[in-house]
Amino acid sequence: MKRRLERPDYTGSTEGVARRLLGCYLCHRTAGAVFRGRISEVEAYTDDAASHAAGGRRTPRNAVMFGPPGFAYVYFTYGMHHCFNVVTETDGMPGAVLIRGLDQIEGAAGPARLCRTLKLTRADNGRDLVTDGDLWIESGDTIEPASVVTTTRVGIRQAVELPRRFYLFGSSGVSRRDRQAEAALSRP
DNA sequence: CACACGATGCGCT
DNA sequence: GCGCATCGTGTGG
Repeated sequence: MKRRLERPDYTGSTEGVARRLLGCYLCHRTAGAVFRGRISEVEAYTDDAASHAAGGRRTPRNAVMFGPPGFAYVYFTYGMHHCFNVVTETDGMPGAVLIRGLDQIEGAAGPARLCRTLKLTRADNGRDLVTDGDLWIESGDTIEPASVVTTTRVGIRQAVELPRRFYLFGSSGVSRRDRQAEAALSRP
């Protein structure tokens, strides 16, 4: 049965939280409707070279990444796109999971398309997913570890080799498949 | 204060 | 596969 994710669900290892979020449901109530999609693709960012918090550098934009876990980190990029993240780790330690795709809802494959479909903008930055009345995540389907594809992150120039992207094999809510990583699923 | 560029998506080749 | 839209943000002067 479904339950709303609580603070402990977001606390600790960013990679662990990223994997845990697969199969959960991202929910946003806005304009009188509730948009709900199953999380199917995620990426983990801590203080590695590709992260907005690279080197532990704190700026006005990335500040929420350094705050307590369970908060939304939404940023604007390329002059037109929004990306939605969930803050992880513990207060004072930077970490976030970029939600890159949802299935069981149309038009939510890819982080910017996801935000457009769910009407998430920078106005949602810093909202508490644990207590907010309109933005939250629910536990969802049990995901078999064998159906999770582990591969590299998309669209970055630094730390490109780190395996910190995870997605559900066969899901329609995946922005970019990695055939090689998928092949590795069947020959571990 | 100037400027280079991005955790992207889309349309065209 | 490639170029581009379009502007907030970070860095350096």
